[in-house]
Amino acid sequence: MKIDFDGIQAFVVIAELGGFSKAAEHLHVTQTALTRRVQKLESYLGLRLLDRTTRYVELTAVGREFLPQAKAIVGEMTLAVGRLKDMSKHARGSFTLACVPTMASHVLPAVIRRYMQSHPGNRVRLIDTSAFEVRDAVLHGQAEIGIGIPTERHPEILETPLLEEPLMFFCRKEHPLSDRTSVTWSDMREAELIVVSSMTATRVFMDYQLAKRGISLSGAYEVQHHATAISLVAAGVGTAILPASTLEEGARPGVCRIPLVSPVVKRKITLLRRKNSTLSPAANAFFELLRAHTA
Amino acid sequence: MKIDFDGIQAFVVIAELGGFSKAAEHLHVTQTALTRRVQKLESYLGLRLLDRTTRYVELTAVGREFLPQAKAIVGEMTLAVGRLKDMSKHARGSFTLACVPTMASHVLPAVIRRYMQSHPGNRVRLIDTSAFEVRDAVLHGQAEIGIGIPTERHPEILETPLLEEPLMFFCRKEHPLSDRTSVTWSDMREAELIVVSSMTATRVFMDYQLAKRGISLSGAYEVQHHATAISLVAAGVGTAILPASTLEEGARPGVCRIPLVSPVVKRKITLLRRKNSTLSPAANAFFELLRAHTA
DNA sequence: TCGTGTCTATGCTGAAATCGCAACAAAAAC
DNA sequence: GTTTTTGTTGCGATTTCAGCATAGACACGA
Repeated sequence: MKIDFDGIQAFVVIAELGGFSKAAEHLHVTQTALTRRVQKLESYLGLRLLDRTTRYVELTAVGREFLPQAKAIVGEMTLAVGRLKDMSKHARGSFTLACVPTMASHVLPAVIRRYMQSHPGNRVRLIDTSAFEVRDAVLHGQAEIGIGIPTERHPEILETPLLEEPLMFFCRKEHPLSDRTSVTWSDMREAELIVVSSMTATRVFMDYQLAKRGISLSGAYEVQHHATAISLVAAGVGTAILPASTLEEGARPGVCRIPLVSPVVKRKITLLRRKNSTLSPAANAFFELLRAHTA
Repeated sequence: MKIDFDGIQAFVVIAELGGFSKAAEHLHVTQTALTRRVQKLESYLGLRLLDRTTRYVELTAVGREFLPQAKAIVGEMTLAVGRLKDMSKHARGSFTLACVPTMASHVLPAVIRRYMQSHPGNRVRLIDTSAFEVRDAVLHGQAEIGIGIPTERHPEILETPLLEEPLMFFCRKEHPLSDRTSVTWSDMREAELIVVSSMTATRVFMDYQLAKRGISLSGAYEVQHHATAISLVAAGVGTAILPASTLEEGARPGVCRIPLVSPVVKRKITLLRRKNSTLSPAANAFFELLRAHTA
């Protein structure tokens, strides 16, 4: 009942090269082996595929009919298996990475650039979305790796700390606090904050610190993305508390980035993957690169 | 270097049924065997295809990518091999038969009808052409079986006698010879013969007998097919010498069929096939039926 | 006509793959 | 905590497979 792939492969190569001996050489086995394989296949099928004398090897009518199919199947199979071996040997292939937007524009570009140099041809599908959805994407297998922040524990998720970055205060240089070398959470009472969606982890951190000090939000602006918040700050609409990596110092003229202390709140960036799941070689290579880059 | 079809098949079935045990039952092996097959395949490829705990079996990213290809290949293979086994077990399949026109309209229809009853679904491709081309078609593999007449010996052709039939004289009932119970070759001197192409074997027989008696052809009509000759006879254009089976007695009102004697010349019908070539089961079944029918 | 070279087939032997049983281990369900 | 379910492993037995040496068939050239 088992299907004899070797036999069929032998049949194909013999038919194409027109002889057992030539085919044997091509397959790196002895001619004896091929004779046996074909005999076994034919006796299993109950019909002859090759009419052979010592002089000629020739397809039977059935063999002629079967050859194209056999050739196609053997070809596809060889190709598919070859691709898999290639994936394993050279970490070739594509994978999907889910990532929070700040990281996607901060450290990730450099890592991806290095990855593309060391693994040319590999494609990275990038899902940049909120920390919660990063976690879901990893959990449901849409992404092999996630870069996000620590969330609710889940038994299926494995977290590896990547790096930490402090929340900082952003304002225009005309702002009263702009000349300080550091500001405190209590200073925020006066700050006209532009806040990001409560779906983001940054907001959760911020709300906790503000609430502890009895500060309620006076700002009317709530935006989805950190980048939008920065633009509003630059436009003079207000100020914002955002992760340090949102904007490099001096990247935008007129906007100041000031350390936020008492306490210094750090946002932890972690690398997520499913527990008990094996990464594809391509993803694994990226995983290692990322850890090396941030270590 | 050898491709492990069993392993891939195991992978596919496990992935589809979602478990080793279920797959084992489906494949009629123990679950142990499947564990081993998958382990072997994975170690050969150098990557994991299935993440498995005792509770869940789940595809890895690579496995998810490979599954559709694997499924397609295994499916095609199973189907193709199944067809071959079916061909061998039930003599199913199609084949090509080359046949001279007279036989194609004489005995063949009955045989084909019986063949279609005993082997429903099988298709017969029929090449009806001259005896020489029948021989060529068999020789070059365009047809597996040929029905024709003995021709020049060829070491690659195997001939089996099928039946013999006498040449007869055909004329309209107004013809002077029409009331005879038999006519001789010498009578042909007066006969205004319509002849068939010198490419046909009938013509060769006829020419030989006529030449022996110093009779030269007076007829102006030379046609390609026996059926045309008969039509011309029916139309009163002339008479003809043709194989008996060209027209059953009384099949056409107004046309008489008279035995041609001194001597009675018989056309031998033989069954042709290539020596050292194996017939497909479908062709072989037809071959046997034909022999039984004419024995 | 008789070698002679070139093929495929076969007898035999040893090695390797494969399988199944039974025991084991891990994880969920009760 | 115990039971059930399910994949893994150790081990022995069987089957399969490859390779060597050689036989046998056929074509070609002398």
